[in-house]
Amino acid sequence: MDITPILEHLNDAQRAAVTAPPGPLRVLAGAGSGKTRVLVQRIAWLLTVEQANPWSILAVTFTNKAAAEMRARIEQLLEFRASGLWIGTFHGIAHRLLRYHWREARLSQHFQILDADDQVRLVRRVLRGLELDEKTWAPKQAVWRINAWKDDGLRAAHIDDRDDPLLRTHVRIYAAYEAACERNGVVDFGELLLRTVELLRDDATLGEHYRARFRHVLVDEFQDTNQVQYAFLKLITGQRGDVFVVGDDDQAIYGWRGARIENIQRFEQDFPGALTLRLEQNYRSTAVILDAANALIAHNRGRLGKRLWTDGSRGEPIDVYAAYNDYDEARFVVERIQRWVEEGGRRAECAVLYRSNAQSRVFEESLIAAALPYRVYGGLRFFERAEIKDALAYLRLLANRDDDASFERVVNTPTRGIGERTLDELRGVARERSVALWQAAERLLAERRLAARAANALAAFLALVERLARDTAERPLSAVTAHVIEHAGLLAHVRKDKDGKGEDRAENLEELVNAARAFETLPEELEGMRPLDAFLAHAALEAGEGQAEAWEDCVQLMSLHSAKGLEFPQVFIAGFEEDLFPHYLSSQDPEKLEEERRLAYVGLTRAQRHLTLSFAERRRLHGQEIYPRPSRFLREIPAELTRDVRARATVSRPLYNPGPLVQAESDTGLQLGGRVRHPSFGEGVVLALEGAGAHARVQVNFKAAGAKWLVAAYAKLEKV
DNA sequence: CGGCCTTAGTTTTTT
DNA sequence: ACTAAGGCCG
Repeated sequence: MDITPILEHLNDAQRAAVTAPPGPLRVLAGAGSGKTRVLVQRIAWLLTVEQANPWSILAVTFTNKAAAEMRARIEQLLEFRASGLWIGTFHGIAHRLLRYHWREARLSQHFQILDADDQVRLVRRVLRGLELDEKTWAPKQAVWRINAWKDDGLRAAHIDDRDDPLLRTHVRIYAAYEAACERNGVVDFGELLLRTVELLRDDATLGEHYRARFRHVLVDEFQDTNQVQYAFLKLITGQRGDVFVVGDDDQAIYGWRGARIENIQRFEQDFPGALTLRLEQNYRSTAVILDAANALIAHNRGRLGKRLWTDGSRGEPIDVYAAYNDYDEARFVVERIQRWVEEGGRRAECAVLYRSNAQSRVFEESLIAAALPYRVYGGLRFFERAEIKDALAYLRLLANRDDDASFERVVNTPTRGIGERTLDELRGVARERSVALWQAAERLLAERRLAARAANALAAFLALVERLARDTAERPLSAVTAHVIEHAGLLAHVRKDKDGKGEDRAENLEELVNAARAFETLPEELEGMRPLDAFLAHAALEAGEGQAEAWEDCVQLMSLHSAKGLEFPQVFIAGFEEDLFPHYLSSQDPEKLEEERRLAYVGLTRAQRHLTLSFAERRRLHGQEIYPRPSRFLREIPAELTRDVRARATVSRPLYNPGPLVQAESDTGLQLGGRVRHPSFGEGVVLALEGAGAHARVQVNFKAAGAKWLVAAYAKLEKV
């Protein structure tokens, strides 16, 4: 057999990983070191050389995108459909197992998945049920806690709350919430994982079955695994299994959501005989950028250790721009992007990265003013839109009348005269008799305990749902969806919405019908499920793209977190200021500070060719003018790798980097503050210098004409 | 029931 | 400063 394609284009370290003998292996893959290639070729190696059965391979990622990419690349490499292989996200795989084994997992057959938004709503209901004040017991806080416990594999019953009243209440909320989920036949994201772990741990037969089956387990982004995910991996591999984990401790940026960097750090202790390989050759960035990233991350302690290198070019220095304020910062970045585009670059090759999403606004304004199309990542996803969630809630009620979250969502959407009073009544009855809202409604109506108006409205709603169910039985999913949207009155409801978004919303609803069509024939891994259940699970597990028009050539705006895994020729990282980056909520705790530094490391290593960092000397924050200090991270980048760019001569604050200022690298022969003469504008003073070579620009304050930006090469300035 | 006003919070995000 | 969400009133 010809195995050349599998070993082609691999460096020594990559080849060692791909061809390693079965057994626990940890691959420390630096940014841009070809980790996806290694994962893909490893799978190909297992399938061909090791003659592994596709059936025996399980590859786990964190995002749907990563899973899809891996599958596509395997199919491309091996030229066949990668069927039989299990490739998916932790949640997708857990979901699949729970659908197969819903009985053993003690779930209802048509259990539904709660997304983050549904979860908060449900917790809010639970709080009311416990008669806890929402002011004191913020639902979001409680959700945060519950999720953190689930991430750690803890049930309410496991938590020791002896001496802490606050904790005790949260545990009570957790227990009540667990019960509510149970009654409603819903599971949240954390539950998918926790339930699966319990299933594999407590059901010896099933555990043994899957351990025997998945002889080869591969994990991407291993540094981001939380405790439950780690427990899942241990359960599925056993002690001596073939586990191939790829990750980078220096890119662990999700500690705040339960990820345990220790998982990658102590891999060798948990999997005896484990080997470690390092991928340190980088194929993405210039040497300057890598040197900067290496120097920065060297300030962290307890690293597994790794040093990126390249045999590519050294590259240009990193520009550091000290902006006068946040608007000036945006102006500068946008001008640079414009110049890049004028020189033939694509807008989509430019990324503006920031620590917090609020920073995007100023950039958006500047980009609009400059008529540059852009795309902001991380907005509302398709399946998270209110009108879509309303439609899905109807569908969920069709699938499962006990789904209280959905019931509450649409019982009065569109408004049909069912108010808070009626609902309170319903909730009370549901609680007393431990039944779902749907049954509570039926009983209240049967017992005639409601005022006539409310009773009519409620009866109309129940009848509507029953009618929808009857009229759509046996029809294809897209027809069901279209029917529900139309006859529940959602389309009309959305159209009369007056903020001008009505038509957009109607279009989204139509798009939902198209999305449903894709589930009329189920992919093999979902075989046996009802199309409706599969569609609803998909909506929860894969919320869709944030923002449309991915294909248009536009400037990319995103948080540093969302930039992980991506690369761009031109990267701008804005807001290198103390309290913003590192964020003030993280700068006190050394562990959190290190995570911030890793975030900076992730940011720097996104850049392929050119990197520009900026900070503002003033910034508007929460309506207040603040005077931030440059970020400590700037000081951790060796000065010889950077080049200060200053737009103004009036910078008054101390430099971020002590020592001699490398003045705005200029081959124009001009000096800040120097006097010059222009053929038509006359005499003036140099205010600013920017860029170099053919693109060097200079700002001059002319006595007569005022301040002007000139391209040095054309301006014919002479020194006075 | 819906519109308006007050009030509180304001890091990062996937599933 | 801005926004989102809850409370209150018509």
